[in-house]
Amino acid sequence: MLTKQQIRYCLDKMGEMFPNAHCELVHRNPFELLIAVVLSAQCTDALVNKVTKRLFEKYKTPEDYVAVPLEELQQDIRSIGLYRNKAKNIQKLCAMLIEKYNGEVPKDRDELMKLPGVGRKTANVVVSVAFGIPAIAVDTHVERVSKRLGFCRWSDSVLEVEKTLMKKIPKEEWSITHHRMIFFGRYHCKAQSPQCHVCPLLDLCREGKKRMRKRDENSAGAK
DNA sequence: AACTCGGGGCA
DNA sequence: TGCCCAGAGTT
Repeated sequence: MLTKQQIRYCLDKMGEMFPNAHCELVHRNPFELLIAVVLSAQCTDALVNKVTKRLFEKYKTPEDYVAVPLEELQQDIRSIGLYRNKAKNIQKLCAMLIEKYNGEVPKDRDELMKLPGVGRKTANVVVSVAFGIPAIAVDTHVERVSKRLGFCRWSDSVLEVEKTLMKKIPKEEWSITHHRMIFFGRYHCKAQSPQCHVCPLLDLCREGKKRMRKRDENSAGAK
């Protein structure tokens, strides 16, 4: 496991690599963000943005989503994977917002997680991006990068990864941190092809050094 | 902890 | 055409 100082160094480097790291989902208010993040599960942000661009012209409020037949909403988001379930969840979610939350998006993470289709990752993104509440949303990028670099243990569950990161990173940096780590994971420390050979963090990265050793052995064996 | 739910993008 | 993308809910 890396020390707090080493982790800080890593995060600073990620900030230099991705100075414009931010939430890529299109949204103009907390409600639109919530819808966009629910849609983004198991799906790329680019694809979600394509759909929400049209979607948000047609649907402005929770009432708008429950006013149409389920089949119509499903058709409107059809180009997204898992669209049948997501459409159902969104209608149920909107009904709950109207009934229990006065049509507003709750600012509390645990309240958000009671909504269908909203898990811990989604709830953390919403509170941090929409309401500026410090939170670290652990998606597959954050988890993979944390484990490779040694921010946490390999055996940590998603929840344990989040707890460990919160312990090791100053609270006021949680939100920017998860955006940096997501960009770093998506564009550099990729799942199948991490760019270890040009990585400024290689010296600190146990997994990266292991991979580079393996690569050297393979190229030597090939000769 | 393992499984299921999927269409879009790319090679 | 087949692989990669990337969470929530259930058992």
